[in-house]
Amino acid sequence: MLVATLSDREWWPVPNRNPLTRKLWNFLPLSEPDRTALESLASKEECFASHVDIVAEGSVPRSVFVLLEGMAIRYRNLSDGTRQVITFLIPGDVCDLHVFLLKTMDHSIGTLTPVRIAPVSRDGMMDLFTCHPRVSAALWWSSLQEEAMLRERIVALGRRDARGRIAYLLCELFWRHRAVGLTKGRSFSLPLTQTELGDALGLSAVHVNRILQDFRKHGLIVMERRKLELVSLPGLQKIADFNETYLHFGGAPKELTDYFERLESNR
Amino acid sequence: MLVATLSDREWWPVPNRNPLTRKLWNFLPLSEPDRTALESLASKEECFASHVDIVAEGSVPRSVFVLLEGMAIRYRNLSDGTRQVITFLIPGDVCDLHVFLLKTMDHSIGTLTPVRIAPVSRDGMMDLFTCHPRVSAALWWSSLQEEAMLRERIVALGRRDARGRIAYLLCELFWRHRAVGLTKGRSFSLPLTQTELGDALGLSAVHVNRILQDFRKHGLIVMERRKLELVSLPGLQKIADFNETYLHFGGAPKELTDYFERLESNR
DNA sequence: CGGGAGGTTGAGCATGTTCAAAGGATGTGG
DNA sequence: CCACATCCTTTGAACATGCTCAACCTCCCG
Repeated sequence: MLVATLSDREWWPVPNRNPLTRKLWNFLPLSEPDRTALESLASKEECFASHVDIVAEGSVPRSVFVLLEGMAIRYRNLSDGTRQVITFLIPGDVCDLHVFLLKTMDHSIGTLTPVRIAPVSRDGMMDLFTCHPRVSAALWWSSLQEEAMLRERIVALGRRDARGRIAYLLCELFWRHRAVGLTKGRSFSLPLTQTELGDALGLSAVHVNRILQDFRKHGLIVMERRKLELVSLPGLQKIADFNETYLHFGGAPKELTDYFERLESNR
Repeated sequence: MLVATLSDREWWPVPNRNPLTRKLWNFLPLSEPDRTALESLASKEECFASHVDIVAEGSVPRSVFVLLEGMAIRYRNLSDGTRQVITFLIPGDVCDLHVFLLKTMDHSIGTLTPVRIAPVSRDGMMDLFTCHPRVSAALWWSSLQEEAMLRERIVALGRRDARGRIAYLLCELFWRHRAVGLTKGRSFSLPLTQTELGDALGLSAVHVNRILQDFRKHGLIVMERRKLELVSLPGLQKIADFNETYLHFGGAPKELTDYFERLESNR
């Protein structure tokens, strides 16, 4: 079934300019004005070097931003010197949609590679919410997806063994990259060290290493030069007891698309 | 410092009728009309027995609801027969604020005790969002808090040992109960079995048992008849490396309260 | 080339699991 | 009001998964 999905239906012909547009399209098709509005958010750009904090724990939340290129993490440092990676951020991810409601950040956001982001002003955001209901629905969907990913991580950490955790994470990252058009066949760029994987999964780097070796030996994956190929996605998904439902790529419920169509024909 | 907080400042004199009002008040004081509007949501009520599903994984999301009384969990069943408890729901918790954007539930919600909920119609929700900006801000805050709790659980599962995890969970539950006025001194009602604690923390019931015994032996907690007393909150917080910042009980940022005051004086 | 970060290896060890059985508590029906 | 069933807690002992530590290797990149 999965293999069929991958080969049968080629990806929608959405231009690749903006990964956020690409991602939201998975949920809801956007009109031309919607798309223009969304993409004009990314008019300004900022760059960060590799392994640098974009947002620091304890700081006052800054503006919303969209990750355009590169990879980043949300993480927490613990008092014993270890750290926990909470989330991986990939292109198209929106950070902290409504974070102006909070006084301080309870975690940091740091880069893993050089990163390009588009800061979004609060006014820009407000405009989107008031004038572009499809876009705002899609943005809320995206934040629900993020929350679902947090829940899934909890399940992985609580109930899966080391092999299951690693397999799960590789699958999730694959599907997410695919959703923004950043996969080529079964491969995508994954610039993570084994330590970083371990920090995300509650495993030691040594153990991550051994299990990745095992996956390679069994022909499940190929990793070279920061590229990952999932030779057998079904195999990995089986190891992880992975079910991509939680990513909610199935599109918007009919109710909602109907609603928007009525809304738009009434204009 | 913590002890001081607990003893110095007695809790706001908010009537206890509705735990949701109580909780939101921690973030933002509400006007009388705001409060009335919020509490009129709970006009209808539904009851559920103990150990019953309110919402099942795979089902179509039903309406939003507020938990009024009792305790429930979000959880996932895995294919190997185990389950992971993702979140504990206590009175005042709002379920699935914007879940109408999704096609299917990716987890279940089940009761741990008999439970009373107030289903909220979508119109009721919409009314709140359009006519009561303070309430909607507070509801969004509450959903941010939930997300922060998910992140904290990830940190606990990824980086804390069994003692740390259990201590962390007890502290979190204490603070949350306190925020809705359901603590008495250092005690609150906690109708959880050790198996349920284990399912939330990725530990076996046996091990949970041994650690709870250890906590009791060291005079950190007293548990009897489903009541938990945190004899030494500081002690537990130290074991867990717990910092309640992530619960964001500090109130709304000044920017926001200013904004609302301007808004309201302009009327 | 040389330095440094990341990857690989082995061996001993620790934390927490599993399994099985027994001891309370609670609640229900006779 | 007792007897019984059930669920929860407690205990012990063997076991397993994954950690730590320390050393070595390899590939980049300057």
